[in-house]
Amino acid sequence: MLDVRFVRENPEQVVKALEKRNYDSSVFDDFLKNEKSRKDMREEVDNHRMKLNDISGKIGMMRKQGEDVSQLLQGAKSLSDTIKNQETYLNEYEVKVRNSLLIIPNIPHESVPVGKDEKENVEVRRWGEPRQFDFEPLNHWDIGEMLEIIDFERASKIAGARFSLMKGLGAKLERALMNFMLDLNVSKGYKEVFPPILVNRESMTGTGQLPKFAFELFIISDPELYLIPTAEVSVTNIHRNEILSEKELPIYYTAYTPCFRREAGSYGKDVRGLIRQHQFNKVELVKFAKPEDSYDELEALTKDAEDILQKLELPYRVVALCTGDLGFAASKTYDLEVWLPAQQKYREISSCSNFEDFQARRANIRFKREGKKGTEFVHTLNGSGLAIGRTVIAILENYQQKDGSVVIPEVLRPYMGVDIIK
RNA sequence: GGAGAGGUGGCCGAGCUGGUCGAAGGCAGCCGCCUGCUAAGCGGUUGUGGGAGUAAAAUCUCACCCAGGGUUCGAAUCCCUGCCUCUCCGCCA
Repeated sequence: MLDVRFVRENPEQVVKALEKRNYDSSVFDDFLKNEKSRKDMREEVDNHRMKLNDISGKIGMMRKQGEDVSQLLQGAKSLSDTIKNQETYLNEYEVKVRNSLLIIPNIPHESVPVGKDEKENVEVRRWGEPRQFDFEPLNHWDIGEMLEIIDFERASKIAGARFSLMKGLGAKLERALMNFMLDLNVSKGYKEVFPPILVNRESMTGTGQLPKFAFELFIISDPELYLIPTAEVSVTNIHRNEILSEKELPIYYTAYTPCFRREAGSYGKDVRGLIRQHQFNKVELVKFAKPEDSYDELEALTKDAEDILQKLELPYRVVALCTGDLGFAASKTYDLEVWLPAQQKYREISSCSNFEDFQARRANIRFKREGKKGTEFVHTLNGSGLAIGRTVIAILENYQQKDGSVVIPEVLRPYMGVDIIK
């Protein structure tokens, strides 16, 4: 959420940002109109309130001295009615203003490349050389089925399309990756947490999934709860409605959680294999930082995610998302894309973003500077470190052998207990 | 699921037969005094958000005693709803 005052005072900047994101700026016109009404009405109500408080005080004093108050009472009554009446309008304006504010996206950072869609994302760097195969590399789903470590058919019997059943060493690989990543992240100073997977509406609003992206969520209606699409939601909301002290910042968390996504609007996309599932595992990195540090923290967080790929010896590249591809809440995002030999493509395996104070304002996460009055919003960041399912894909495809077996990356062997799946 | 108790400022804790309560008192914190150090002691001070105001302050003002409604001229105090916490019983991984 943007700062009301900022939006009110810098409308042209906001419009410009919306245009860069290919957003329709009509929401914005409504906002300005309602915000003006809201502000005027607020002032009027406040003034009337002051008068009423004054009269009420007098009534109290006079009563105590046994004086007649019927005259004052009459005036107070009508003033009170006026206020009540105005407050219903004020309420409407406030709701409208908040509602339009909640669906206005974040303003991209000045360093974000301007572009229309993902085609105009900018490659920042590459790591590792794609392996040269002396045979035709197979898709991960073929490898998985041949090795009997992934069973798509039974998964669809149990739950439906876009689910998977991991078996034997496949299941163990999933678990090994979670443990490996968590251990590595913890060794870098991230605090491990294991949060709720079902969250309430306030949490979903806090990180920006609601109200705009309800169609992407699995929703439970009684009681009203939402399955998280990413641990970002649970973990960022740990500090919702809190005032942190300056000295406890920055805060680093890492969490493993399952994630749930409707994948509405992605019909026909990546229907085969593990790429796009309704349920998948992910290890997440989340940071709370002071505003002046947040972009350094973004670079560091991205490096931490990259380090996982490097230790697994998987070739990847880093891409800076352009304004047209940038997520709703993000100010800046780097995607990590891992090389998939069967597709001959780099595919997203991690997304690292700085949200600046966009989420913090929605979720009301503030901090207090030492010796200073008042509070400021923190900056929130997060990134996958990493998506487990997609890491499984990358390992199966990049480490496959001619005989159909898959070699286990060095760093995972202590977690797997074997060095090859065959 | 059944029966009770409760949610007040950084913490503890009064107030809850409606008015002078943003809220006693204590602790903690900050500033100053005093004491050759420390402790004790003394005086002062300390929340959040919005608006007006200022070069910036000062200052003025509205709101906030879990949340949302209601009664009333006026609510931390009365009524309703929701959420959460605790105790007992039942049930359960």
